[in-house]
Amino acid sequence: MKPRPALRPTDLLAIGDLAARTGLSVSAIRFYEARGLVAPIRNRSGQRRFLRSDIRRLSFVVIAQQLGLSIEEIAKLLAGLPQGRTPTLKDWTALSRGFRATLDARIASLQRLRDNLDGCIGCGCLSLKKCQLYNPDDRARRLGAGPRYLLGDRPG
Amino acid sequence: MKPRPALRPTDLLAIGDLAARTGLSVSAIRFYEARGLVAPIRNRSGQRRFLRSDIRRLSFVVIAQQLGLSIEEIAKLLAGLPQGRTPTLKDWTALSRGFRATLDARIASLQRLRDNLDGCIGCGCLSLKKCQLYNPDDRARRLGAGPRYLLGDRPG
DNA sequence: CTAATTGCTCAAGCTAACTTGAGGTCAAGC
DNA sequence: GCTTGACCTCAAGTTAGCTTGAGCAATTAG
Repeated sequence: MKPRPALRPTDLLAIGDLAARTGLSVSAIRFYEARGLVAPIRNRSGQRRFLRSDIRRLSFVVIAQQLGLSIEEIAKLLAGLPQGRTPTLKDWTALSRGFRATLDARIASLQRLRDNLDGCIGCGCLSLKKCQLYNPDDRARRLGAGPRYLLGDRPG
Repeated sequence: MKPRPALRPTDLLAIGDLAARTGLSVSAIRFYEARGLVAPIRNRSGQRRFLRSDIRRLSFVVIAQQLGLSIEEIAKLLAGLPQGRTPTLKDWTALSRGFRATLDARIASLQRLRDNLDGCIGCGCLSLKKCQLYNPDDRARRLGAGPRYLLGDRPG
């Protein structure tokens, strides 16, 4: 990677700067903007300018995605942060509290799965419907992947 | 759901029976066959006939998917089971041992994330690259979702 | 000042994991 | 023995999440 030139004089970042800082691609950032995850301002010639705090915002996006949250879900979480101004520590802490609940639920769900796995795999239950692992309350899954009908997304 | 007629005389299941037992759609099962997750035999008129043990096989597929494994990854896991004959308890237990390792890793990763979240969200690290949460060793994510480049899937 | 970067928009392409539809065969119940 | 529902194949469509490419404007390094 060739080093980026020194930052622009202002406190604002060009999209390439933000990409370099987050490791995301420029196109991914533009895509995230279209989905409402970031809302850069434009300079007079139309180029995007991001707040430094958007670095953290996008980092959060990446982490939440690894957890299996969809972009839409992440957008809802991020809606708890202020638009336009740099979020305070307090803002982020509030966000992370809700996020932590999601995390806790997911961890608990996986532990339940682990603890039941041997029994279930080896047990006599021939049907998912009787199985303890059926229809787990872990709903953090991404829509569009996996057998949707089974997972409660029945068509109209 | 209208009740299915009594099972065919043999011990084999028609695709609709299997769908009813697993909650999967018929098309999903056909799709899984195409990807090598099940290998039904055909009767003389070309219809698929499944072993009863395929119910369990597909249940495993569903559970593994919720964990974030891709179909290809699941296929590799299932390759540990015998083809054609009904897997024994021993076969399944061996499979579940490997699977359990995946589970344990994933749980540990999430716990790490949870334990670092407050600190990280509120901390002064402005770059993912310095962040403890950057590039976690949790690679169970589905390819195709999320910023691929960031996650180590750089193009040729 | 000029060439190389970087940026912009918009449309199209791509992968995973399925679903839907067309067009046709089979088989199970009355 | 006929009709109705279950199957079959194959092609095309769908959603999420990006990437790629074309065509053009604005910066910036030298």
